[in-house]
Amino acid sequence: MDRRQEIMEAAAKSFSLFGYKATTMDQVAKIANVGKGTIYTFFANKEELFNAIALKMIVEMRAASDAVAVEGASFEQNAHARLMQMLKFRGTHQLYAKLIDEEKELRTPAVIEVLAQIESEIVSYVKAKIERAIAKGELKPCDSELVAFLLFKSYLALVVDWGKNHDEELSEERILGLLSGTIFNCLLA
Amino acid sequence: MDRRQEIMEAAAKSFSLFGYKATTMDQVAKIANVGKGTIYTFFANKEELFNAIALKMIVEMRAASDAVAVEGASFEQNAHARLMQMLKFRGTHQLYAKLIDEEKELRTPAVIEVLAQIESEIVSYVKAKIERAIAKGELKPCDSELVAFLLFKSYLALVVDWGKNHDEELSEERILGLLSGTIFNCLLA
DNA sequence: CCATGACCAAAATACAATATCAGTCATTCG
DNA sequence: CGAATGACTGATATTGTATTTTGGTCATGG
Repeated sequence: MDRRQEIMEAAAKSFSLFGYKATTMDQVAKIANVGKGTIYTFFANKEELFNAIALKMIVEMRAASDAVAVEGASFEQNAHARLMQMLKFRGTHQLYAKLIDEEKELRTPAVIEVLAQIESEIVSYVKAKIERAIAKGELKPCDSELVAFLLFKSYLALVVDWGKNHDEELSEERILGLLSGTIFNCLLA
Repeated sequence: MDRRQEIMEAAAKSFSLFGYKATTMDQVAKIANVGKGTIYTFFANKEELFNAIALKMIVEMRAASDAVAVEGASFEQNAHARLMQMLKFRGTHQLYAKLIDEEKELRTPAVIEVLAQIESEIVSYVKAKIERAIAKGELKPCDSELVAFLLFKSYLALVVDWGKNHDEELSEERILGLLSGTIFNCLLA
């Protein structure tokens, strides 16, 4: 059986359960049923193994995002569905949730880096979607990088930050209602 | 001379220079030229002294914000000028900058609390301005709390967060250009 | 020839001794 | 007499050190 695959799965399991800092290479080796040295024939070090896992998660997120997009639906509908889906990963996906926790509690540099990477990935993903919509004539030309950034940060604030200072989280309808009436509306061609 | 005033000034100076955690009550007493016990006749404890200082800073921020608002100018112009002004405080105002640093580095609970309080103050300030503009018929009715929150978070993201992942900060014109074309535009009556 | 786990230096942790600090209160001073 | 004071105290933080853990290597054996 594919040793590289086994190691990846073992690492993903351990990172999800204990976080980056608290999983040891010995532990990964044990779970994967390989000698520790074997890991280093596939991954240069712990951080590269971690990056490989993170990359796999990004691919999963993109797939989950694609799964909620509807061919032919408006930019607004799809962008909303996609961003909500990706933001839901924060609470849903065990590894993602664990990493967010570790970033807050331990400040592990490798974790901070990976999470920043994921966010930047999302923004450039949104940016690509905006550019496609502009090309199609659905949206009017704009600074796509900046708009993607603003859109992502807005969703992040509404979905994540709002709950920190208010007792009840914002409903998806209320979020869509607000952004539909403000940002989305103004982007239309 | 007013002992309470002297203590406040001494504390403000020390908090600005060394942060909350690193300033001792002995130090404040020394700077204020009073015995340590005297501080406790005016303030119940270190945290209440800190809160008093924070309150003073909020008043200062409000004044600075009012100073850049122009009577008779549009909501967009004044809201932009006010929010930019308040956000500039983060780098400008010695105490504010120190506290932001301390929140990031030390995670001091009292500091986290105060900074959250300040942000919530700004949001409710913006909210009041929105409601006034609606009453005047300049803006169309909307969920003022939510819009104020979104507006503040958008500015925060553009002014503060953008710089973290990109080499050059966003110019004020670019920020205004983006938000004028999106959020502000859609709020108009 | 590749997988392995004993091995190593470096980093983290645990712990104890020491120092610092917020807050009190008996005393002092005006 | 009442407000100001600073020595005092228990709790918390810091420092220094002994011990353990861990990422990464490499000589060995299957």
